[in-house]
Amino acid sequence: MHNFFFKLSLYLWANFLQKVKTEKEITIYDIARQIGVSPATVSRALNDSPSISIATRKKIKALAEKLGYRHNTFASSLRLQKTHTIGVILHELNSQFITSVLAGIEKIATEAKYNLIIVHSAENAVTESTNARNLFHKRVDGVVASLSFDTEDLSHFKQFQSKNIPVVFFDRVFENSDGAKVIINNYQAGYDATTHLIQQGCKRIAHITSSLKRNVYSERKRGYRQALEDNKIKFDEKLVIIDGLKEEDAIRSAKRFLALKPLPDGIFITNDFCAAVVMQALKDSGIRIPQDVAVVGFNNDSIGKVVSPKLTTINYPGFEMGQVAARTLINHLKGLWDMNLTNTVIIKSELIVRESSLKNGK
Amino acid sequence: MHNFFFKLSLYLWANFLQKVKTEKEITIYDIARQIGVSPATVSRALNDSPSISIATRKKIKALAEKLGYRHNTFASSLRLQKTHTIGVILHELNSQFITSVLAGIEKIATEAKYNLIIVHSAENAVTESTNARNLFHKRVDGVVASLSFDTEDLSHFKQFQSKNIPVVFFDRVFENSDGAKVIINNYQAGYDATTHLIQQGCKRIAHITSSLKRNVYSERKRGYRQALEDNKIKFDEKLVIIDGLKEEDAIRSAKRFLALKPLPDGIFITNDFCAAVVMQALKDSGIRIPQDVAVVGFNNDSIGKVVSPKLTTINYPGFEMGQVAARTLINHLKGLWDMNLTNTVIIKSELIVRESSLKNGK
DNA sequence: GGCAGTTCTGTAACCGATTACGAACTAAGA
DNA sequence: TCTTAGTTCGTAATCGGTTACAGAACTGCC
Repeated sequence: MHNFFFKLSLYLWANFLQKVKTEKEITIYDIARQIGVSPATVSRALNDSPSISIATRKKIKALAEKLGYRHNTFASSLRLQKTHTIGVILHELNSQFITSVLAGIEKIATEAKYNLIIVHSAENAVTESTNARNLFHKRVDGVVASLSFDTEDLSHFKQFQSKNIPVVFFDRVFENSDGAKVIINNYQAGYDATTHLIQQGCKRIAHITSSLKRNVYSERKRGYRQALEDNKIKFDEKLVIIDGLKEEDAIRSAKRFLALKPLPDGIFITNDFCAAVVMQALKDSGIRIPQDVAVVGFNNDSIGKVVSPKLTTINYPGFEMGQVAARTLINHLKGLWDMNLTNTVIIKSELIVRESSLKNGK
Repeated sequence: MHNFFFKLSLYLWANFLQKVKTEKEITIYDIARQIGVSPATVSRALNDSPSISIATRKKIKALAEKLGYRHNTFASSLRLQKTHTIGVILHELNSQFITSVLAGIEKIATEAKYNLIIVHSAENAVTESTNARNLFHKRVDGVVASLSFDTEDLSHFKQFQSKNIPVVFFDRVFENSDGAKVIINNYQAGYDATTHLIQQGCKRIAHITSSLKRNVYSERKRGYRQALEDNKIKFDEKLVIIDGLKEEDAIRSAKRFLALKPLPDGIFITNDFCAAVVMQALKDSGIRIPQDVAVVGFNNDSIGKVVSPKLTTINYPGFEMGQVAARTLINHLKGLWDMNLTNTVIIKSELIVRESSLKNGK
C-alpha cells in the first residue's frame, strides 16, 4: 500500500516537472488581456496596420517579444486561405547547378517573405508525382519545378491548374506546355560546344546525351547537329549515344563510345559528371585527352576542375535562373503582372574553355 | 459611354471566368450534407475511427474521393496542436553523403506519415540560426540537424528545448550536449586511415582538415595522432593544415602543404572534394600520386572515382545514418521510447582502398 | 453647445477539423 | 416487459488569428 502511494507521488511529480518544462504557448489573447486591449487590436498591431496608433503598436510588439509570442501560422492560413509558401520540385539535389538555383530561389523568396518547401524526385516520375500531390495538400501558393528524368506528361500538375495555383518551370520543361518557363538556349549552347570542337580540328564528333524527352537534351542535340552540318560534316546517328547520367550509365556510354569504328576524335557530353566518368574510362583504355579525343561537357560543375585534364564546359547560370523563376512566380502571386503573358524567359549561357578540348595546345 | 459599358462587361466576364476556373474547396461539411450525416462522422470516417460502421466509412471515403476533397492541414494542426512535420537542418546539400542521409530520413518519415521541411545553412552559423527560428515558427514536431561549419554553440536550439520539441543531431554534433546523437566513430576512422598510410610505407604524414570545433574533424585528428604514436612516429603540429573545404580553401591548403620541408610522403585529408582539389594542385606541381605522396580522403563521394589516381577514402554510411536519426526521432514522438535514454548511436564506417594510397603497388 | 469628420479600438463572426459527452438505437438476457 | 450492454452517430465547444462593421473618443469649427 505504501508502495502504491510512493509510485503515485512519483508519477505526479514527473507530471508536474513536465508541465513546468513546457512553457505555455502564448496567443494574442494573452497579450490583449495583459495590455488591456482587444485581440483585434493586437492582431492589427502585429501586422503593422496603420489604423492602430504608433504608441499602442509599440507597446504590443514589445510585450509580444518579451513573452516569446510566436505567430500561429495555422490559424492565420486557415483564416486567410493563403500559406505564403512556395513549393520547389527539383529533379535532383546533388549538383552544383541545382544548389545554385536553390540559392537564387531562396534569396528572392526570403526577400518577399515567402517560405519554401523543397522536394526532390530523385529523377523519378512517380516520386515527382507524389511530391506534387504533397505540395498540393500542403496548399502551397505557387510552385517552381524542374522535371525529372523520366516524366512523360504534366498530368500531375493539372491539380494546381484546377485551383489556380501558378507553376513556373525552369531548365527541364515541356516546350509546348503553357506554364511559365525559365530556360537557357540549349540549342545555341550545343551549337557553340560543337563548333568549338570543330575549330579544334575534330573531324568526327560523338555526342553522349540523355533522354531526348527532356528539352534540354533534345535541344542540345539539335544544336550539335546543326553545327556539324554548317561545317560540312555529315551528321551520323550512330555517333549519338543515349543513356542515363549516373556513374554506371556513363561507364556503359564510354564502352559504347570505345566500340565506335573508327574512333571519333571529339565528344560533346551533355553533363559534367558524366563527362568526368567517361574521361576516366577512356584514360583507363589508354586514350589521351585531348590529343586523341577532345571532350566538352555541360554545366560547369566543380568536378570539372579536379579531373585531369580540366574539363571544357558550358556555364549554366543557376543562381540567376533561380532568381528569375522565383521573381516571376512571386510577382504573379502579388498580382504585379500576369506571368501567363510573358511565357518564356531565356537566360544567357557561355562556353568555358579548359584543357580537355584544346587539341592545338593553347 | 458605350465604350465604358463594353469595358465593364469585359471585366465582369473575366471575373466570371476566373470564378469558374477555380473550383470551390470542399470540406467535411459538404460531404456530411450530401450523405446526410454530421461532420463529426465524416471526420471520424476519414480517420478510420472504429466507432463508425464500415459501410458508412466506405460511403464517405468514396464521396470524398469523388469530390476531390483535400484534408485541411491548418484546421487540423490548429486543433491538434501537432503538425506531423519534421524539420531537417543540413549544413550543405551538394554532397553524396548528405543526399543519402536525406534519402534515409525521407524513407522513414514517409513510412511514418511525417512530412519534412528541409533547410540548409550553407555552412553558415547565422543562416542556421535563422533556419532554426523558421522551423520553430512553423511548429515542427521534431528536428534532425547537422551543425554548420562555424556554429559556436547550441543557443539557437534552446527554443526547441523550451517547448519540448525533440532534436536529433547527426554527424556534426556537440559531443557534450544532451540531445540524441547519431555519429560514426571518427576517431577510429582517422586511426584506420592513418594506419593504412603507415602500412604503405609513409614515414611523414600530413593531415589536411577543417574547423576543430566540429567533432568530426577533431576526432579524426585525434585518431590520426594516436595512429602515429602507436607506430612510433612523432606527431608534429606543423603537419596539420587547417582550413575550409571549398575549392579556394583546398588550393590554399595545397600551397601550405607544398611549402613543408621536407615534403611529407602521405596525406590524410578529411574530405573527398578537398582531397580531389589538393591532388590536382599537387599534380600540377609535378608531384606523383601515390609514388611521391600517398593520399587518403574521407566520405566516399563519387568524385573520388573520377579523379586519377582514384581516391582511397572512408565510406560513410549516410543512408543508414539518416534512417537511424529519423527513426529515433519518430519513435520518441510516438512515445515508443524516450530518446534521451539512448543518447548516442554509433554507425559503422570502413576504409575503401583505391590507387591514390597504394605506394607498394597492388 | 452642437455637429461633422477623423482617429482609434472593440464586437463578433468566420476559417475547417477534432472530440468529449451523451443520446438513440439494437439485441440479448432476466 | 424491462434492464443492460454495446454499437453508432450527433451536438457543440475548441484551436488562434483576421476583419467587416459598429461605435467611442476626440478634434475643430460654426
